[in-house]
Amino acid sequence: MDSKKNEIIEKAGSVFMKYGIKSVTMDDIARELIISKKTLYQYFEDKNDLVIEIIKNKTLSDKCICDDTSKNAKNAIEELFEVSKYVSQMMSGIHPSIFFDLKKFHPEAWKIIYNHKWDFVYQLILQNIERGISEGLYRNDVHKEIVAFFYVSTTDLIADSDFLYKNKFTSDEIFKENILFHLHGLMNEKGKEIFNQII
Amino acid sequence: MDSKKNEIIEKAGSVFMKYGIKSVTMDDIARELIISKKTLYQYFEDKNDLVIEIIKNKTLSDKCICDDTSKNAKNAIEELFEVSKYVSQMMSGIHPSIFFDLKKFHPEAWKIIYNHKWDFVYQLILQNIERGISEGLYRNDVHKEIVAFFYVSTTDLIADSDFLYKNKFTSDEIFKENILFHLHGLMNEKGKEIFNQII
DNA sequence: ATTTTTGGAAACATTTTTTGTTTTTTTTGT
DNA sequence: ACAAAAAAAACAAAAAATGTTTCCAAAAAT
Repeated sequence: MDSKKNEIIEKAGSVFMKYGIKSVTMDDIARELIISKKTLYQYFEDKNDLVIEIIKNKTLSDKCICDDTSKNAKNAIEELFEVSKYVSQMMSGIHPSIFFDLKKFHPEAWKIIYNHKWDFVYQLILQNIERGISEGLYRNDVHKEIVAFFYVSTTDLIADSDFLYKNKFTSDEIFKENILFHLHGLMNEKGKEIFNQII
Repeated sequence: MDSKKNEIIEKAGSVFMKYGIKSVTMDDIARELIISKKTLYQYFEDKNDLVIEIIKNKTLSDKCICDDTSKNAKNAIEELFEVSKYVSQMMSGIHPSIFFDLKKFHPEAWKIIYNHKWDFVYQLILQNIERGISEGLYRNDVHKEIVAFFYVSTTDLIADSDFLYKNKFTSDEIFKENILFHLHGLMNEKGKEIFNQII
């Protein structure tokens, strides 16, 4: 891909994440990137196209990071812990208004995120559970599809919950607790010993 | 003030803070509050009026909390520490897109915040410095106007800085460091001893 | 040095979205 | 049963943004 186009995708992504997708106009993007709107439209058909490209770029990047993290993990626990840490940190940095705007004004881009979660992340958790059971670190009576469903669903709940706005916790703290809770639900005794060496 | 009106102000404020001021329409507000738009317009002239009332309510509430905090503080250091803790926590919870939207679409409400900072908060810091000097806890060669200016300015910088988006710190962490830095810039030796008893 | 091409800035016409208002329907209170 | 109030739906107007075109300046090519 054209490196100029890629630079626009990265930078525009940052501006949208910071100030909101609906609120930030193509005029604002051009101004922030110090290019003219005409130049911007040479690379992207319209605003929706730009937003979709940004989301595609982001989900692809997430996949790569998660794949690397999985490969480098010594066992299922470390894999789940490190992947979850990455996902949590990333989600903590995304304000709920971003998802609100995507859903309302860019349904196609929203669909990409939705599919990313239910295809990629869900599968990743499923495979992690299989790995954990075969490594003898997870309880072998775990119903893996339900747990994977629970994992993906609670990530959404936390990101959009009013709980944050009514209490003094940061989303970071809540995500952290969620990781711990989830891991403790999966591990057997042997797994817990391994886990205590990681922390 | 009418308690129904106040309830709308509180709840609408929460919705705007969560999903963005520009993005959230009056239709959305009515839906979230489970009232009709017609009812909403019985209490507020227009969207701008609602936004202004929300901001007024918020800055007034901030004033009360800061006043209480100041009154209850045993000395200037505790006062500044507790007020700063409150301000930091509050600012950490506000996404930059909120300020972006206020500035762009509701300049009158933006002005209220701006004045709140440069009238109320600035004066509060000035008075705290005077208090600290007269209590013998701050260095008495502090140039109080410049320090107060610096305090108010860095709060803005942190809230809007790209630094957050490029690094792993949370705004919470950065605000915390800022409080410590600021206090250490003000205190004399006696003050530092008092401070170490608070932490 | 001159000409051509490219990109920026500004202006513009069109589209989209939201606003604020009005009408219709439903619910509530007496 | 009737009147009043609130909700839901429809509506006209306004505002904002989009995407396109024009004009101009700067950069590149000759």
